[in-house]
Amino acid sequence: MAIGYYGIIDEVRVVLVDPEIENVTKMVDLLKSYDYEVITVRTSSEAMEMLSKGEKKIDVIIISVHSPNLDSFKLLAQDVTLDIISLFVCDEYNELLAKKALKEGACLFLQRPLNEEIVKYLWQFVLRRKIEREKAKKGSEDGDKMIVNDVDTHNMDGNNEELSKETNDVPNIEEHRNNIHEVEDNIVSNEKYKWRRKNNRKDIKKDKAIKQKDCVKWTADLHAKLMKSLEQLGEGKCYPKDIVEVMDVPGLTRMQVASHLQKCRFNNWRSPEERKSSRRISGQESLSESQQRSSNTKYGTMPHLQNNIPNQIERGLDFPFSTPNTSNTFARGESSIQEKLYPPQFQEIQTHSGSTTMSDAENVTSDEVETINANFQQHIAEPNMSYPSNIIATNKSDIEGSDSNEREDCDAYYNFNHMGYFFQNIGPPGANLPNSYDSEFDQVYSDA
DNA sequence: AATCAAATAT
DNA sequence: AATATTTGAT
Repeated sequence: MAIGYYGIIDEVRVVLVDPEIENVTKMVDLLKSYDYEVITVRTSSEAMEMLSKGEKKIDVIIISVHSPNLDSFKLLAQDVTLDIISLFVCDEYNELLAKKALKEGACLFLQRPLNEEIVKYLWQFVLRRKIEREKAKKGSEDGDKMIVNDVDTHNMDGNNEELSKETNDVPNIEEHRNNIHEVEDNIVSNEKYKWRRKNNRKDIKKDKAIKQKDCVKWTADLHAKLMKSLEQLGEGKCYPKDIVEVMDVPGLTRMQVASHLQKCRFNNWRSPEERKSSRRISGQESLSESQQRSSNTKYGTMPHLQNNIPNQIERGLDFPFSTPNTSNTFARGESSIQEKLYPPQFQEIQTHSGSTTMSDAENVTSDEVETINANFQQHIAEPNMSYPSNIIATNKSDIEGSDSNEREDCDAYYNFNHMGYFFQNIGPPGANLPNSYDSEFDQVYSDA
């Protein structure tokens, strides 16, 4: 068509969400005639799935539903999070619905059939947003505070903001969005940017288009959610892909989860809170060392052994999986890998000087001990209780009445007695739950 | 072909 | 230091 957008901005990617094939064909033709890149999906959930993979940079989403349902709005929320321009297209015009859509971040609520002019000039939304971002970026460059209020702030989450004041955990969604803005800024500044990461890594460096992709801030909260998901998935099935699904955090990608998981597995993650008390920990070479030690990669599911593990754990040194020929079964991976198995949780068992802060001690009543034991997972998910290790240690010390300095043996006993089930299926790294209560176990094993 | 986990880069 | 990206498996 005569008036496309080429030459004005680079490639505009449009996702069309529409279950009705006729509409889709028409729309695709129309969009393509104006040089948009079009991706079609049938449902909102499909779209969401695609978005969470985050593999493609999407500029616009046209949510074309016949009667907007919950999913459409869920998708909209995700779009907002990812800062994607969203259009609602509906068979009938409903003012209330329109209002709701706009309130939740849609750019337009339109009625079918779609006015061609809108399609024709759709790119202007994209450009406009880019310009705004650029402005915002300039504004925030001198202040190190990083001003967030660029672009249209669709305030879909007033709740979150309130929440963030209570707990000092910044809602991850917000965080995520901010970062995305930054990223987009970078992209904007290089219009010629092309998605060619596969071709040449150096090119990307030169391009400086994507210096840093959206950076998820792993708050204690988000981490807790991860841990919860892990439990939900079960010991054997903790693969990033599934985790992402279960967590259902808009915008969170598999890669990000994997990356975080990696950190957790090697017990190298500290929550922001914990980080603040930046205590030095002596034996920190362990990351590289443990990684070397475990250079034989094995994936696979956990053995589904439920008995007799706690005993071994209690010993703390002999790992259950080092015993061959149990009835261990692996959903993935060979069966001959027993010798190669290694225990991620325990790789990090280098001697640490106990660095766990016991600051939350007073918050936990001994009544809660049972609750925690009975329902550990819930407590993990509890924002205020992001440190199960602390909690448990605390309770134990309540019970034992021991001083916090010389309690390591007892702690070990206590912890494993009550949480042994958590470890009963220790197996290959891929499937293991990361150790969420790291420091405590460091303590536990420190005398080994 | 997908996606894991290690290794490396930012 | 924390997270993302790349690389090399499976």
